[in-house]
Amino acid sequence: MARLTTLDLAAPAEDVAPRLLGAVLVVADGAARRRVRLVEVEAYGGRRDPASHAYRGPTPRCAVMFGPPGRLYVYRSYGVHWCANVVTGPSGDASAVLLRAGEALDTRGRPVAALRGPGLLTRYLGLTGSDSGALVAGARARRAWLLAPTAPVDVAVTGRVGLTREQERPWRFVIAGHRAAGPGPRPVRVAPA
DNA sequence: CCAAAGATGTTCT
DNA sequence: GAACATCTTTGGT
Repeated sequence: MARLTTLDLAAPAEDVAPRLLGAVLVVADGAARRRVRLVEVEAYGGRRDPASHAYRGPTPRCAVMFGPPGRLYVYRSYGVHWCANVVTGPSGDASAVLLRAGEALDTRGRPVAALRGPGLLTRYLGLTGSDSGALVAGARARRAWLLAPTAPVDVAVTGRVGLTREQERPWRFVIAGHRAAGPGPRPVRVAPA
């Protein structure tokens, strides 16, 4: 399996996020592999972003966001669900991209199920808080790998979901024709393939 | 179809 | 004590 990616994860989250659409996240599940093609993501701007967990500085939960890019940040949402991010930007920037929805892929890369919402997506991949900090890019990735998109996709943008602050910031990115369940305006197409 | 309620870890006030 | 980057179940229209 290819373990390299052409994605530049050291760029700001709002630049990385649309480039993650169509990327495939692979997670080892024993001898098997879980594969999800990302169809909806959201950017969080760390210290620059009042809606980010990292806005007020590092805590035990979000400390991994302040490290180098290319690692997972997995947190517990509403005490119930796990939600996964990919850390982006240079060390100390604490920006990250939340994985909101995807398509489960079979071993031949064909879509077999829609994974709507960050909690369901993360649960399908089997990721929990113990995976927070795991590398997903580069030769040292061990359990999870992020594979760059193999084809251009149609990207749409809206405000983010479930926030009480900065909801209007247009940092939610969706492959045209897809979206997670839940509230929010319809995406507006911004970039043809 | 849509709205409301409930579960409950981490962080903040 | 309250808010929160969520989802499921239940009950209404």
